[in-house]
Amino acid sequence: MALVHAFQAYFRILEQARPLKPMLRLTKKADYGLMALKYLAEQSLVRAPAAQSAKDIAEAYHIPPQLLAKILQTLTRAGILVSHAGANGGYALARGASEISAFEVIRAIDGPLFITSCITIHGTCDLHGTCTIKEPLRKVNDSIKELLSAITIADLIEPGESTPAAALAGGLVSIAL
Amino acid sequence: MALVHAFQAYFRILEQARPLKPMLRLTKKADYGLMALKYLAEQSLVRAPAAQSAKDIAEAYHIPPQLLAKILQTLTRAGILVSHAGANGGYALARGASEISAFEVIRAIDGPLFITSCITIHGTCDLHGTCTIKEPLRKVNDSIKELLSAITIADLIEPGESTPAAALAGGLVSIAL
DNA sequence: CCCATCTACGACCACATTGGTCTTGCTTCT
DNA sequence: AGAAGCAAGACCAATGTGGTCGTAGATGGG
Repeated sequence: MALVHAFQAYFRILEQARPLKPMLRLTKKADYGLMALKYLAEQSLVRAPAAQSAKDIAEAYHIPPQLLAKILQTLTRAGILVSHAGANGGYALARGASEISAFEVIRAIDGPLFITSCITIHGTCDLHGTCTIKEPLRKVNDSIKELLSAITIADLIEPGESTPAAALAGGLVSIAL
Repeated sequence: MALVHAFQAYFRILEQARPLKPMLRLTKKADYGLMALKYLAEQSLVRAPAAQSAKDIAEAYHIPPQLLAKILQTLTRAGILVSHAGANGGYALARGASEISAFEVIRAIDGPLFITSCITIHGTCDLHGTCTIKEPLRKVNDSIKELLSAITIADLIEPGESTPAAALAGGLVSIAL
């Protein structure tokens, strides 16, 4: 037991030493958002779909309540959640958990998905038109998009540790390079 | 048709108003690195594989020479390039263009690839162990990794605009969710 | 043998984004 | 009426990114 703590401390030091440069990572906000949605999906299964307050969800995961509140507001604006103000108010999924894709959520929170700074909304390149790699990377971009679109909130809820049926149900996603 | 233009104009306004928040994007440095590698690969086809100086490459693409220099140094340290100091020196690919994957390059420049802040080097979650979505996202992470690993510098060199054979040669990459 | 050229490396800086807090106001249930 | 809860905006510290500068060391040519 003491050993476990020693290791954890060690890792914490490691992480502080090298703050873990983040390549291709999605923001913590998106993480929080996905976690909250998963929580809401789970809750709606157990009891009657009563709205959950931002504070409750925040406490369940030990994330800053005010921050989560803002995230949930964003998701509400995006039509992914429905909110209800007042006492006993809170948030609930606007649709079924299997109707909400991870891509939708991430896009709502973090903005449009572009793997390279080369690709903008209208597909032009800001590098004086001299960028030559945008076409290949665009394909990667689309593939990742497809990948994330295929995952729903329902897929996040998995009974065991070793992700079983739900994953296979989605089957294989073939992606053309 | 007029409608199309109206939409495009609308999007342009949107983009200026919101400077295009970058979700899941790789850094400009990685972009530059890939471009430089592509350039080197092309040059080694045309003439004898003479080394190209950082300045030459930088000029070809209008990117800051000093910045590119540092990127190329990084790639050299990673064993992707070989350098030769002195007059007529420069950089050359350490291996064949088809032996260098985009993943390798990006990883060398931007650091380890983790889609979520949940997943760290040692696979633990920094969210007090309360994070429940890391397992599903880990799969997405691996898929993207696989995707990028399947693309080589050689694939970036494509004759026409409409990416042809090389892409198909790679075939379809099947990714299990 | 010396100089121009080129890599190597670290310090430094401006700027944008991220994560997070605070305040204020509005809605709704009891 | 008042507490519980959402909505929204201003604000702030920390960090990462893109980029510059200066210096030191290697190397080939005249």
